[in-house]
Amino acid sequence: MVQFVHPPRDEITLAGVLAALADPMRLRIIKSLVAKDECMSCTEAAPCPDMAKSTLSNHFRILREAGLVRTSKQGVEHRNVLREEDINARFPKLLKTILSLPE
Amino acid sequence: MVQFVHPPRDEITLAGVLAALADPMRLRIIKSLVAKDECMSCTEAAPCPDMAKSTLSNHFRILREAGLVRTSKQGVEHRNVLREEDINARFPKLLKTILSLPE
DNA sequence: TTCAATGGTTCACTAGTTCTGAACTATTGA
DNA sequence: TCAATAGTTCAGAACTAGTGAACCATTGAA
Repeated sequence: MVQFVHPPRDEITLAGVLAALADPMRLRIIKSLVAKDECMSCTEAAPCPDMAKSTLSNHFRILREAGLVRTSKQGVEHRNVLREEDINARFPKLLKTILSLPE
Repeated sequence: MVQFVHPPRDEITLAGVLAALADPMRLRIIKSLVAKDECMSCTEAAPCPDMAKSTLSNHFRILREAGLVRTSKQGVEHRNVLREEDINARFPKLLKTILSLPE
């Protein structure tokens, strides 16, 4: 049984968040989550269909460990949700600002 | 003779800027430049005194290539200045937001 | 004009990270 | 029970970061 690692709010670091968002693919994943405004499975939020599963899984692990995403198991899928409140509490305006910018 | 590479404003990427700022040492360098509000030599802006010269040089190269810093030669020193206008034009509010946050 | 000091860069090495296919686990439906 | 689906883990190849050593350019002094 897989156990997911999610840092508590006060252990989310700016460096971790910026590094996680510094990858165009991961930024697109986050944008998908924001646009949908609800849980998405990993494949559903995948930035491009031809990405290797292991790569996608790795990106989600990085997003999880940075504190950007919370993953929970639901049946055969893993449901991912943006930790918007935590990020906003810890780093006000950061997410909104970055998501509003051109790439 | 060393020639510095500086991307033009419209080639500065969000991913590059975020990756450059995702390193705590580089973020501290940028904060030094903002606080001083003028040119600084590399050693002057060094985040900690015991950092290897080559490491420091490498950090400045990354900041330069990301478009965050402009370096020019002045005598024996290299003078570094934050490309605040370029960054603000390309990514409004990003710099201000990130610099206002706790690390 | 030579020599040493200063301020950085470049090179080569090591250590760590990322991407990927292959093998695996867990759940579901037939 | 078996196959399909959704992800994870592992291992190897390719890439990136940190560092000491060697180097280059400028300056100031003898």
